[in-house]
Amino acid sequence: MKLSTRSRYGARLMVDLALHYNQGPVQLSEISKRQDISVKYLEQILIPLKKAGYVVTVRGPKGGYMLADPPEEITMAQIVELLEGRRNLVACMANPEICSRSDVCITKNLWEELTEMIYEKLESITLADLAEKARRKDENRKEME
Amino acid sequence: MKLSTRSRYGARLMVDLALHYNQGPVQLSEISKRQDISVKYLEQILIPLKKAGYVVTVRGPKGGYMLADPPEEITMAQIVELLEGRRNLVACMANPEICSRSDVCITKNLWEELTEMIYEKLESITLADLAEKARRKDENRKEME
DNA sequence: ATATAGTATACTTAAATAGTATAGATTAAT
DNA sequence: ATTAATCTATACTATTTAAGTATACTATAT
Repeated sequence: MKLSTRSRYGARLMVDLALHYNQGPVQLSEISKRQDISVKYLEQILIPLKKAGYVVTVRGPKGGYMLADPPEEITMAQIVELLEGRRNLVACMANPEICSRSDVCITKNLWEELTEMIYEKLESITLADLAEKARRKDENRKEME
Repeated sequence: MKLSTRSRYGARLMVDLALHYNQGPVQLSEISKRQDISVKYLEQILIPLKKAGYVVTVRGPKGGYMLADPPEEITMAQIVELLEGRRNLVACMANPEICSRSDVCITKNLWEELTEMIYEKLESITLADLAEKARRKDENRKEME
């Protein structure tokens, strides 16, 4: 039960885009510097995000990436589900046939409940929430100086 | 974000032991048959469980494994934490030094909250709860026939 | 004694993860 | 038109982790 690097980086990437929403395309080279993630890896992560329609791109010089929708409308559940490549803690949830005891399994019930709880939480958190927190944290930091 | 087979099997194994609590040592060959998990793999999983003091063993003929404590006193949080080998969704929670932005990271906060929520839930569920559910499910199944 | 069970350690295989490399397609700016 | 900045597509590689097996013990009830 560990979050993949893809999800972690993807989350930071998307919050970065949220912080620059409505400011034109953001270049990967900038995000790479700010987030300390290689451009090449960011490109990898952006493929599914683009396919899912969460980001749009502008090609050519001065091009870059932008959120496809307002930050209020993109939840962490969408990002995590997409980048983890599944919405379950346990494979038998999606494919009951892989385990002969799926129908009687007590522990499967528990993993299902847990998964549901996790995604309920993630659905309640939007990119706008995280961007807001990031802005506040940054202000606090400046005041401290 | 996926539960390891070790945790899944470990959970089933411990519920199996809970269902036979106070009935003397349970042999791996029996558990292996009931749960359809190889004896060798069960042995692997039992090493940490024994080290942690959650099970005790009786060696020799008629030997086997038993819960060290009543099922009411063993929670799923203990089992999952032990068998996953960590109590965090994200390595920077345990080792902030691996990421330079640990102190400003907004997403880290989120992963911490999520982890806390998950383990709160797992702490609320004991082996007794699951054994009880298993007994009920089994009765229902019999009535259906 | 002996067979039954757990113990310890090490090995093997397969899959997933995390990333890099290379070559190409678009397009704004000149 | 050319160029340089950017994204795109595909494929490769190395590392780690997961999952499971094998071999050789040790303890003990009968």
